[in-house]
Amino acid sequence: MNTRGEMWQAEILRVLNRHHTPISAYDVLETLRETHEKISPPTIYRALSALTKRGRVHRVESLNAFIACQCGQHQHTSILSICEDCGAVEESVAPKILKDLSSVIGKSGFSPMRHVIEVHGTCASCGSRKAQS
Amino acid sequence: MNTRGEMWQAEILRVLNRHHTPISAYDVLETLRETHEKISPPTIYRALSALTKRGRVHRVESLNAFIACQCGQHQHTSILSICEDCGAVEESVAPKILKDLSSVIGKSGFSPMRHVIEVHGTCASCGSRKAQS
DNA sequence: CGCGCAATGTTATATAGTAACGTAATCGCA
DNA sequence: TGCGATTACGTTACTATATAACATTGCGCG
Repeated sequence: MNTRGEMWQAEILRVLNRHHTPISAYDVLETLRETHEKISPPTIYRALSALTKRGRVHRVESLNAFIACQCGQHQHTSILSICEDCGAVEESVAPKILKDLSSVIGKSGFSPMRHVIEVHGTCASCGSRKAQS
Repeated sequence: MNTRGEMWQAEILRVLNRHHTPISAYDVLETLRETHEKISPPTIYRALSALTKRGRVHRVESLNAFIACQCGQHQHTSILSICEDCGAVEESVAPKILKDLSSVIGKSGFSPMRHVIEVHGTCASCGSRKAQS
């Protein structure tokens, strides 16, 4: 079957899992070039979009970067909290918010297909570190 | 005062207002080059970020593009509904959702500074057009 | 086998964004 | 008013992000 494609996905997922912060497609590319000299951008982007479609990876739109899905259940829409101090990203799942959101924007007849919810701010540990000083 | 900077902002806002869909910084650039040959990317980006900071323009993160704020009250966070068929963007304001969102992600101690909420889907008119066929 | 489709590789290029530095306008102040 | 300091703005060049387009490979199937 499509062993090659799946192989890239696995490799990329491994790279992403080594980080706790989102990394760019080109960071992935550079990392993989250490072991696979001839890999090129389209390969990375194809694998990343397959992973994204399968819910294993989230694309962080506001950073143009990618992060491995951290929660057990993939394939749902996650809310991403992005700490602007340390770069850490936390995922939350909140079906109720998605429902409310759909109902608000549905009033005008809009039918939602894909939600992008990203919140920038300060995470707990960076927040307390700042409060201290 | 900084008349030049403000002039660019006004010009750019005029360009954005001529469209009902988000346009990229480089589209703005091309348009302005028709009348100002020597304008260059940093000028556009500086003006766009000033406009964004002032709430006159929204950056659509998931499209890497910009759109003029359509609602009377600027300076609040808007929910953007993006039609993938016609490209139209509709703004909604829903303080309650923002509050719920903050409370969900605040549970872990995260303190939000900036919200990005973008919903891709199909707008009312494109939806009915499709249902018809 | 060998045709045809779908996945992958490869090259090149398009699109988006910013660093760095020079210059000009502006402000504070003697 | 003159002048140094500061900030805004212009300009060049570059870096980063993403995809189009075509070549090649491998695989299913008559």
